[in-house]
Order: sequence, then C-alpha cells, then structure tokens
Amino acid sequence: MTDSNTQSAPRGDVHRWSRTLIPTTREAPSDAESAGHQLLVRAGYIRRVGAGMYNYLPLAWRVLRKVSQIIREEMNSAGAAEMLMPALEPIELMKQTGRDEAYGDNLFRLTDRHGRTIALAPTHEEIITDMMKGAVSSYKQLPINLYQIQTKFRDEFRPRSALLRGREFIMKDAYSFHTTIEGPGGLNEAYDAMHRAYVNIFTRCGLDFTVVEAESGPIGGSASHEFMVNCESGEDTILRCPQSGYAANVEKCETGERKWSFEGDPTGDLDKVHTPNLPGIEEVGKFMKVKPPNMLKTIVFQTATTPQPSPPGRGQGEGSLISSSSPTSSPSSSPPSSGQGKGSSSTASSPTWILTVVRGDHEVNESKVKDAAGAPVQIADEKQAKQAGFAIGYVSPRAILERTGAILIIDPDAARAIDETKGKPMFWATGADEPDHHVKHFNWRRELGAILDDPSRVKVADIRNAMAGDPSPRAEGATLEAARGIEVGHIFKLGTKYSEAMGFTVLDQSQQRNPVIMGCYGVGVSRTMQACVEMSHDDDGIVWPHAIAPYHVHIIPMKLEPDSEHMRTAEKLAKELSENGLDVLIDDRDERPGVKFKDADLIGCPLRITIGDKALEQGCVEVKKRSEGGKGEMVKVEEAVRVI
RNA sequence: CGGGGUGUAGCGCAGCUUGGUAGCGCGUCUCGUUCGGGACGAGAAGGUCGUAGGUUCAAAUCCUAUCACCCCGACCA
Repeated sequence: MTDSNTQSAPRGDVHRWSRTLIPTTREAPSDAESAGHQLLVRAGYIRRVGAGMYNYLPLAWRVLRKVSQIIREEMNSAGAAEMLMPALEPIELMKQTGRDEAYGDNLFRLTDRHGRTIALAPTHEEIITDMMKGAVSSYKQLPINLYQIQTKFRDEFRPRSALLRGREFIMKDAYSFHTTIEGPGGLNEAYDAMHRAYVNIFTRCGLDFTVVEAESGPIGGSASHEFMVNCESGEDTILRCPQSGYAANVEKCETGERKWSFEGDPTGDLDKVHTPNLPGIEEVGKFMKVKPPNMLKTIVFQTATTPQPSPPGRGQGEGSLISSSSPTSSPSSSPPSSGQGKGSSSTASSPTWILTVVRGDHEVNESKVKDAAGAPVQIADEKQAKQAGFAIGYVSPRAILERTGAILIIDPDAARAIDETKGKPMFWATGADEPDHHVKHFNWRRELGAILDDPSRVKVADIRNAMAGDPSPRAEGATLEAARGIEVGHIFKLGTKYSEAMGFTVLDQSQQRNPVIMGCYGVGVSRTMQACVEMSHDDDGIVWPHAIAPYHVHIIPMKLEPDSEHMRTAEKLAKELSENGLDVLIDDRDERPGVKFKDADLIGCPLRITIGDKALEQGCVEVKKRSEGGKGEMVKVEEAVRVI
C-alpha cells in the first residue's frame, strides 16, 4: 500500500486466462520438428506468419521482455548505454565496408519510391560507426559502449526451426569503442566486462550453457567467444576438455600434440587402380576396399583473391585502402579486390598453390590452413586449378614435386609411415594425379624424397577440424569430448576493421589521428527463448526457469462462480503474490480440470496452485512445482504466499 | 542455389492411381448430461481443393505453367 513497499518489490502482474490469448493445441503443426518449436506453438507462444516470420503472442512477449530486462540490467551495470538505431539502412553505408557484397543474398534489400536501395539491417556496425564518427572526435570521449535491443533482418537461405533461425529476429547488439587494446579503458577491459556480463545474463536466465572459444578476429588470439546453450538438438558442435575446462567450437578447436614421422618402410609397390566415376572418398574407399582412415585427401588451396565471405574474416590489408568516409567516395559497387590492394599484384598473375593433406576421414579447416600458410587462402578455383594441371579429385601429395612455387601442408595424422596401433608400416591410398585413378601403397619418403626435409616447401601442422577423442590441447593425456549447443551469444574483438573502412578516427594526446578500436557483442534474444525450451522441457510441456517464465504462478480454481470460495481464494492469493513481485496467471476458463492441468503443464509456469474442495475443507491449497512430479503438497492458505 | 517433398475447413490428415454429390479426427457454436489429468450424447456452422491456363459433357483427381511452404547440403544471434 505504501510507496516504499512497491519500490522495493515491484508489483507483479495478475492476469486472467480468459482475458489474454493463449491458444493451446493438442497437435503441433507439421513443419515443427524440434521439441522447442513444437512446444512454443502448441503452448500458444508463437504462430507462424511466413517462412522465418513469427508472431510473438502474449506469453512469448512476456518471456522476451524478461530476457530483455535481464540483458538491460547486466549491460547497464557493465557500463553500457542503451540506444535504438533504425532497422532501415542506406545501402551506401554497407558499401563502405564492402559488407553489401560480403553479406550477399543474406541482406534484405528494398527499393524506395525514388529508386534508392535500402537495406534492412542485419547488424549495425556501419550505422553506429557512422554515427559515432559524427559525434566523437577526441580520445577523451572514449571508451564508450552502446547497445540496443532490436529486430534484425537476414534473408536466410533456409529459415529453420522457428526462432532458432528466422529471417526476422530480436537481437541485443552492443558496440564498444576504444583508443587502446590493453589497459584501463581498452578493448580488452570492455571485452572481459562483456564476457562477465554474458555469463551473468545466461546464468540469471537459468540456462545451462558453455562458453567456447570461437573463430578469432583480425586481432588474433582468443578474440572471440560464443555462448552455447547445452542441448543435444543444437546445430553447433563444440569440443570440451574435461580436465582443463577448455572448450571451443569445432572450427576453432585446437588439438594437443600428435606424433608424426615420414620414416617407415613401404607396404608394397605403388599400385595404380582405375576408379571411374566415384565422387567421394567414401565411394572410392569402398571400391578399392580401403577405409577412409587409410586414405590421404589432398585439397588444393590458393592465395585469396576475393574478400572472405564472412564479415569479420577479411584481410587486414583491405580496410586501410579506404581512408575517406563520405558515402560518395566509395567506388561504385565493385568488390574491394579491384585496384591498388597490396595482394592484387600477386593474384593478378597466378595464385600461389597450397596443397593440404589430411586423412580421408578428416576435414580440412580453412582458417587453420590460413594460419599454417601465414596468408589468407581460399579453396582453389576448380577451373584455374585444372588449367594449372591439377587432377582435381585425384590429386596426391606428389603434386608438389613439379611445382616450384607451391607449398605442401600435411596434418600430423596424415604424416605417418608407421601404424602405431598395429606396429606395422602404414598403408596409404591416395590419388594418382590423373583423372579416374588412385594409387595404393603410398609411402611418404619413397614418393616425395628429399623435399620433405625442406621447411620452405613442406610443413606439418594441425590443419583439420578437431574431433571427439583427439588429444586435449590444454591437458596432457586428456581427450576432447564432443557436445551439441545452440549459440545464443557471441562476443568479438573487431579491431579497426570498421573504423578504418569508414574513416572513424580520434585525436590522441599527441594530436595524432588514430582509427578507433572496436568490439561487438551480440545476444540472440528470441533465439534464447527457444533455446531455453529446447533445453528445458518434458513430455508434457515447457519447464521454465523462474527468471524468464511468463508467469511465476499459475492458479487453477476449480469453481468459477465469482463469489465462490475458490475464486475468492484465488484472487486473494494472486493479490498477495503480486505484491511480492510475482506474476500470476489465473485460469478462469470454464473448462474441465483435466484440460486445465494439461494446459498448465504445457505452458510451463514454475509453480501451480490448485484450489479445490478437498483442500479448502482443511484450509489448504495445493502447491506444485512444474519441475517435479506428483500432486504437489497441501499448504495452508495463509502460509501459501510465504512458502512460495 | 542443387536434391527430395507438400499445398483439400482454424489445426492434423484421407480422397488423386482408375475424372462423376468434398470426407475423417481435433477444434468452434447450440442444447442436455458430466466435472481432480485433454468427458459423453444430439444437433449446427465452416472449404474459391495454392493460383492461372488447358484437356473433357464433367477436373481436388489428367496436362502445362506459376506461386507458396517444408525437409537434406554452404553462413550466422
């Protein structure tokens, strides 16, 4: 009643089922595959509008607001300030950084009445950098960290799994600006603060999650982390070391040391086999009766000639090309590889070939190849490679021999001559360097000879995706374990990629102009909601954690007459609970009890209070936790609020 | 963009092969009986069969085109 009371504990909501919209259904739509998708639809949280577009019904919106609120509180206390940017963005802004090309068809474009092209922003690096450029010019105004919670648009090839990959989704994106990397006010400090804030956010949301190292940005080092909700139905694969706690995305995951040696006896004479029309390793292996772990896969890379498709992965050299930042100065729509780039002189003639070798059952990792080669690389253009004489599909490590400029990078598991487990020479099959042929009994030393000892031509390095069972990079003797996850957060050190491309500089103490150092930090808000359901449900429905449940308490009175003791008790309890800051849903529908119980389980509020004759006779109500089975326990009406 | 598949009542589906009155379950509405884990009976409403064209006396059904959506493969919160 007093103001001071309501301040210390904000009053919760009391809503009646009959006055809101909760359209539950017995059956899920046929397109819903994952448990989370099915339950969100069945429990009346979301309804599909079109591919990758969803209505957030009242229950969903309540959850989303709670997630957003937690994010706000943690972002604000980590020193960030909330703002709001437009979803519409002039295409010229994205041209300045080349991301209109980099995003390609994933970028929604529309044409206004004057014929201008407008983008629906997929993220806001350009908009905020452009804005900051006009607002900040001195080191004294930094650091600063700005965020917004807003709808984003991406024209996904294939929207999937409702909110997990929609074409329109709610995201919190934050951008920090600094003059230094290290030290007070530097990027690292803000990055660490965001890391802590994210741990707080997802912990408070009640999620079971793992922080993993992700693909690092242009600055290098451990510059990017992903926050993964642990869930078998997740799309991402992560690897963990149970001893050291190290965890990383497959693409990023390092491996511990693996032994290798080229020295060992051949298993027999080189034997050429005709293998016509066999597309993959699997098929060739079956045909030759060789298992993929006994095959060498040689993949041809070349030095990169076009910008990498992923926004953060572009070469460092390019950003600095564009020093002026006014929209008119950006050169038409040509990709930034044209013209005066330092890489273009070499790429204009012929690319440098990088031959990579991994075992047949392994996958090459492009970014590890890049690290090993010390230069940006891309999968070789098939036409160019064929012109250069590569029998694409049938290349063997021997292809290095006639090519003076090329280098050969071999994964340790492929660089073997002895099969340790059998104590015998290692049997290898590989391509024959001519179409439709493979060879058996490949032996490194015999086939390649002295070139193996030339470090400028041949390297052994980790260049493949890690797998479960690989040695841990952080603990001797430990092996990596695989798990699945749903990415709900990603923090990133951007460096000067955007500030350089857009000419955002500030003056330092010595009146020097320096490009601003940036970080960006995202949370998928709508995705978080569904990830939580994927992670936390049972056969009967959703099981919300307290912090983001649409209502904390779900009251089911058996009799609905306005002056019945059931309803009076329900309303009295609801009032007291709400005064204690709890949100309450009263199921006042004229439905049979079974229906109400089923629906209560479906929508998944953490606590259920059932008000029925038997209990009331003893002055009690039944209080049941959604996370527990059974009928719940009898609690005196007067004590119910306190118990809860 | 490749490969596979589906469009029929609000939702889930049958009917199509072999053209001939558009059906079932759930849900919705009315009346009655029920009332602590998705009740029962009786009745009722609700469909341009994705769209356009064609074949035919006649098309949900056959043909052509087109659109939308879903599933499996490359990027991302």
